[in-house]
Amino acid sequence: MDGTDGTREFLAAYDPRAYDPVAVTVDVVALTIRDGDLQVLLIRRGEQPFAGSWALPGGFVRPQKAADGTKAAEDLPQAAARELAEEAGPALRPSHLEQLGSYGAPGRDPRMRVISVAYLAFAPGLPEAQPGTDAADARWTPVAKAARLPLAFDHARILADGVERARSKLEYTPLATAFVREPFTVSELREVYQSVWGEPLHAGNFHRKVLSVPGFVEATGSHTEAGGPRGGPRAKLYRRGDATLLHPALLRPATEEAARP
Amino acid sequence: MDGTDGTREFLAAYDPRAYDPVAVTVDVVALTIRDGDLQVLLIRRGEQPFAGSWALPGGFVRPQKAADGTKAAEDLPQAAARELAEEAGPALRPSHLEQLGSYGAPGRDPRMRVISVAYLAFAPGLPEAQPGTDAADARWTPVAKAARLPLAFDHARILADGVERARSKLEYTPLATAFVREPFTVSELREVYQSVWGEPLHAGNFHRKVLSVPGFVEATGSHTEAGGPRGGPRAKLYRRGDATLLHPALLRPATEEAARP
DNA sequence: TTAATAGTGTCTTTGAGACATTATACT
DNA sequence: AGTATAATGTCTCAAAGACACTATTAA
Repeated sequence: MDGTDGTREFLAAYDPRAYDPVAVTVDVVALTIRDGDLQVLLIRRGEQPFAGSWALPGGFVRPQKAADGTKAAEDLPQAAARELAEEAGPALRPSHLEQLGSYGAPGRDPRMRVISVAYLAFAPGLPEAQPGTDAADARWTPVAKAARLPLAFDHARILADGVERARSKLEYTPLATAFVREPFTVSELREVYQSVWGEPLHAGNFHRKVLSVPGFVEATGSHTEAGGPRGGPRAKLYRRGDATLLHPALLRPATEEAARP
Repeated sequence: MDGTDGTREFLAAYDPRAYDPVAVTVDVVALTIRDGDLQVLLIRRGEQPFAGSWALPGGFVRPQKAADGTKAAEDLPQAAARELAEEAGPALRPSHLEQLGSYGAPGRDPRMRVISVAYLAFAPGLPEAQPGTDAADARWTPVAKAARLPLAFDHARILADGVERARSKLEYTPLATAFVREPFTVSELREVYQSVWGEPLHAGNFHRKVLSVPGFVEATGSHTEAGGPRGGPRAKLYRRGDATLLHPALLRPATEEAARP
C-alpha cells in the first residue's frame, strides 16, 4: 500500500486542523557561574498547571503568525532567546545558545500533547538576579539545589540533561570561555571548570594545560590591575582563541566510574 | 505585564486551535555499513511537495489520537521506529536509536510550519534493500553519494548532522558494535570504523587498542569457521562488552584540522 | 609457494598528573 | 613577616602511533 504517508501529508496540507493539535514550546536551561557555583535560571509559574512551581523559562513557539496576526514566524533559537529575555529581562544575553534536545512524551503536559524543544544557554556571571517582564519571579538557583526541587513538567530531566551536556562540552570545546567576560585570567577559567564539574582541579597543571592547547586562549599582553584579594601576583589576561574544538581535550577526572554499569 | 505567557497557555488549554497549527514530524537518519561503505536509507517521495525527490524516511507524529480516533498517542522514539518499519519494512530493526535534534526553521516546509524531530538509527548491514509497505521506493545509498543528491526539505542538513554525530560517537562510545552482528571479529569492527570515518586504520594498533579498552568487547572463546576469503588465520570472536563509554577513547586521526578555522 | 590476514612485540613521542619551586602581591 | 596565588619546572606513568614480526589459512 503506498500513499499512507503521502495521504497524511496531503490532508495536512489541505486541512491542517484535521489532526488533534500538537503544541510546540521552547524551554531554556540557562546556566551561569555565581559565587563559585553553577546556577540555573528558574522562574515561578503563575498559571496552571504547576502554578507556584519552579520551572525552566520557556513558552510557546510562534507559528506562522499569532492569533492576532501581528507576530511574524520565528526560528527556534530566536524563540529561545525571546523567552529568555521576556522572563529574565533583556540584561540576560547568553554568550552561547545551542539546542539540547526535544521532549515529547505523551502526558508530559496534562493539557494536551506538547513537544518541547529545549535549549542550553551559557551566560557570564551576572551581578544580580533579574525578575523579568513576563514571569512572576525569576531566580538563579544552584543546580544542586534545583535538582532537589519539584520542578514543573519534566523540567528536572531537561535540567539534568543540560547540566550533563555542559559538563561534557567543557571537555572538548572552548565553551568555558562563554561563562567569563573578556579579558579573563586562567584562574577565572579554572573556576568555571571547577564549578561546572564540581571538583577541584590542580592549579598548576590546569594552567599549563590550558596554555598548551592551540587556539584555546590568546594572550592580551596585559595583566590584572592588582593581585588577588588575599595576595598573590597579578595574573596575565587572555581572550578566547580561535579554536572550535580543544585538541587535545581537557578530560575531567573520574570518567572511569561512569563508563561501566 | 505579567500573564503573557500564562495567558497563552491558558488559551491553549481552553482552545488549542486558537493558534495556527504547528505540525510535528519525525525523520530518521538510518545508517548501516554495506560493501565497506557507510550508507543511509533514502525513500522516494510520492506526494507533493518534493514529489519524486529522495528524502529521509519520516512522517507525522500521532498526537493524542488520530482523526478517526483509533490510534493511540505515541512517544517520539516509537514514532521514529514506526516510520522506519512502515517505509523500509519490518526487517529493518535498528540496534540503536537516538535523538539527533529538531529542525524548525520557518519555511522549511512550504505548506505550513513543521517542526521535525530527527532521529539517528544504526543497523547491522542488511543483505538487500527492502522497499517498504509505505514508500514507493526505499534504497540504501552511500552517504557520499546521498550528500550530492538534492534531498527534500532540509534533509541534506539533517543527514550531514547525523553522519557527523555518528563519526563523533564512534570515538567515545561502543556504538560501532551496533553496526555488526554478534559475534563479531576485531576486523569487522575495524571495517565499521573505517567506513564511518572514511579513513584507513592501522590494523595492528587498532586490534590492541580495542582489546585494551575495558568493557568494549568481550571474548566468546571461539573462532571463525574459516579464515578470510583471501587467506589468513581464523579470527577470535567477540560480543559487545558492558561499557557505555570508551575510556580511553578511540580518537579519530586528524582532529586538528577541524579544530581551527 | 605465495599472499593475505590475525595477533603480538618493541620503540618513540606525547600528554596527564603528582609534586616542587620561584616570584609577586596582599594583609 | 606571613600567606596566598601565578606561573613554571621536573618526574613518572599511560597511551598513541609507527613499525616489525610470527603464525595461520586460502588460492
